[in-house]
Amino acid sequence: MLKNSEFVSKLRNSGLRPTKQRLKICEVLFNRDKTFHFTINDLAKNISENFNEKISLATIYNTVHAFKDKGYLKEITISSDKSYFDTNITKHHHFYDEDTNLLIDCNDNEIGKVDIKNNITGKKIRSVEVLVRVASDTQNQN
Amino acid sequence: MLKNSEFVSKLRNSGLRPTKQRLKICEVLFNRDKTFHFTINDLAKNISENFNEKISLATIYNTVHAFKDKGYLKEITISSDKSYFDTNITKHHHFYDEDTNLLIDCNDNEIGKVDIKNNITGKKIRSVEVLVRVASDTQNQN
DNA sequence: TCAACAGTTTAGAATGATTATAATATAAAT
DNA sequence: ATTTATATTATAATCATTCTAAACTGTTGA
Repeated sequence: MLKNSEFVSKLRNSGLRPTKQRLKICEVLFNRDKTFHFTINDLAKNISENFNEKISLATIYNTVHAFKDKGYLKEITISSDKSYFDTNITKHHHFYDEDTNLLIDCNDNEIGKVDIKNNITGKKIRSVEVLVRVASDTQNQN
Repeated sequence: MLKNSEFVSKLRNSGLRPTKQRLKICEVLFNRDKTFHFTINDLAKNISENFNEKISLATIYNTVHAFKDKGYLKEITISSDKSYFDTNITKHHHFYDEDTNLLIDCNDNEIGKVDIKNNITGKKIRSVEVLVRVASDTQNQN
């Protein structure tokens, strides 16, 4: 659990002014014990339901993108119409439960290191992401 | 290289009528030596530039989705605004070159088998996909 | 062969998520 | 305090995708 003043310096250190709205969003996103996976829509709903003050949707978009650009959030794209953000910015992989539409973080107990034997010549690896889609046995495979 | 009559039976076998438009799209997608990675936009452009007859954009969307549902295409989502389709429907992974926006298929020489040690209880694994993002050394990491 | 039907295509309208705009408000610097 | 740069906001604009409903086509079987 982080304090408000810690968010203020976090924002200042990355050249973002600590506005009321950004601090509120920090609180919602980062004042948690566990990682948080959310869509823009989830976040907007969370804020409007749990707080009196409303934050404009444009600001929510701007802030989430600013946080992503500053490296405070990772984006995980499941399909063309489902994009999640993740407060866990360490290197890790995901399970995606197609029954519940929930993302689940993996750690090294679950997925071993990916063995990349040959990279493209002259290129540097920026990221390696594994997505394991799961569903209950009864559902149709596609 | 497949023949027109082979596309006709392919379509019939999966309950799709072999219409002029679908056969044209088959020809563009599957009459190739190498796998083809494309966006809907790429495909529409390809058809309008290389053929006299034009196919409505709605038909292109419908057909690509029908082919995907029937298992003739795989969809690979790179980010919320970039979705590719792949004519290679075998299990395989991808490099994504951020400089050129090009997808490159991997085979077992490039990425070893992903070691999944523990799956979610009661769930079945539907797919395992690795995406390796690469870029030239000089570019900013994000 | 040809009618009848179900499935398909089409142009254009509708949708919905995201981004742009430009006026107002706020934070920081002087 | 005043100024300046930045941020927020409501609303409009954009753009990819999907929907609609009318016209068209492939298939079936009499």
